[in-house]
Amino acid sequence: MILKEKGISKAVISRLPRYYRYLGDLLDSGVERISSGELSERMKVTASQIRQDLNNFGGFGQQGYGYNARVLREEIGKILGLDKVHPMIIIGAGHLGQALGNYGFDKNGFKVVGAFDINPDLAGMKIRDVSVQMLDELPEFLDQHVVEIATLTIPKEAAVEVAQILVRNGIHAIWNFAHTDLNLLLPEDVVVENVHLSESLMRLSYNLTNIVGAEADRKKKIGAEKR
Amino acid sequence: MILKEKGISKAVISRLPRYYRYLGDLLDSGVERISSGELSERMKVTASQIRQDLNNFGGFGQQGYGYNARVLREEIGKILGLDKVHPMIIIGAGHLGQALGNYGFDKNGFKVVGAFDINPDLAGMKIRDVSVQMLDELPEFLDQHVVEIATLTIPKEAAVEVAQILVRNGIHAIWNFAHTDLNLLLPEDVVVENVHLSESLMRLSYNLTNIVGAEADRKKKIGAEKR
DNA sequence: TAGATTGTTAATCGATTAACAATC
DNA sequence: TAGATTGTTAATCGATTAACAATC
Repeated sequence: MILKEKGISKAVISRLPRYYRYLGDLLDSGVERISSGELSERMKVTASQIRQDLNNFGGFGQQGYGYNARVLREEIGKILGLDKVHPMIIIGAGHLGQALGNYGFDKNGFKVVGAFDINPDLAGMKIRDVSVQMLDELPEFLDQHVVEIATLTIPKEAAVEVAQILVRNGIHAIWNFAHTDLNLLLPEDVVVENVHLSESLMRLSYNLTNIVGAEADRKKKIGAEKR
Repeated sequence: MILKEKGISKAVISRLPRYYRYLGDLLDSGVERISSGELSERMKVTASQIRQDLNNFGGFGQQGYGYNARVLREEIGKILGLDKVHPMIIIGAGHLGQALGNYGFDKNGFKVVGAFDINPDLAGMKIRDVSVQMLDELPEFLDQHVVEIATLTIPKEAAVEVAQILVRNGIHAIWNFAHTDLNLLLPEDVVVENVHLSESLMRLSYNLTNIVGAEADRKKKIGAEKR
């Protein structure tokens, strides 16, 4: 039972939220039944991959029919842990911390229950219905509240130290926006999801330079040849 | 020349920004020379992968010596297009749009030159040194300014329509934070980098549930057996 | 020169796709 | 039942790792 879902590749896991989203969109547009073939067309992936991915977790479909979108979405939700509420705190109440606090992850069960910063000017500021506390109140807060996830929106210089405080006080999941790879520094039973926005922007820049740019060069060249 | 950098896999590209970051950190700590072996230890990847990745773009190292960190960083920067300034606009001046506008991507050459929203209350609001304009001023703005990248921080309902306006007005690169896969809907010469924050959070939730949770269960069970 | 480390070819591994029997 | 579509095994493809000759 415990090992049931072991050995599932990262690639598969990272596709699950996308399936979840597409199934939600389908339900919103009134579709209750979907085959791997239809879904594959919408998502631009192979039907084979969809069936392989899902069958890592169980047979959710029915031969000759396809999948019930509502049931499948719910099952994927359970696999992802979205059937539970996950209390979350935000460390770093700057612009990005505020943005995430206001984002509306609540509907997926991620509930912001606290926010912290070292800047005294921010003390008491409201993000939705939580007020920003000073960072030195963090250990006591963690002692008195159930918190599963800590979101780190602080500069990289502070990230490692704060992460260690979090781990010492029982946090096992960190959503890290600092420019450092926290997973390499923390114990194995702490899961870290890094979101490196500047690296995302660099990938876009690469594609812009090497795909769009190259295409523009090519057209220019063809134009020159025609002259 | 144009096809020189063709056929490089996405996996390789997405590792380049991380190399770039590690090389920057190394330089900051005074390291000027690095071998693939040393770098592989720090980054927890194989030295083989580092050498393979880099050799897609050229031989930046020297046998018996390793790599000059400064030169290598600069070369990767060029590959990623970071040696150029990329004018950028932000569509959607809510919390997330403001956060991104204030983030400080400038140092990598991503310069925010405009911000737009449909909410009249936000008109004239300053994000750093640009003021928020109304969305209907967008086409004229794009006609009069050079803009390479559009950041989309708007609800998914509006994203497709706005993306089409952008493309019609000459935008070829979209950094998309809306919950929809714009790349599937736009022409092939438009590059899209999707950042789906809620999907990132779901991956964290999966790992929390299935790794940390499973580990806790295991410990509990062992404890029970001992009794 | 000897030692170190690259660049690159070859081997392995894992992920994706294809095919099809099972079955609703 | 016949048609459709899954679940699953087998084949292919691509990415990662290992090995080593080239060379600084």
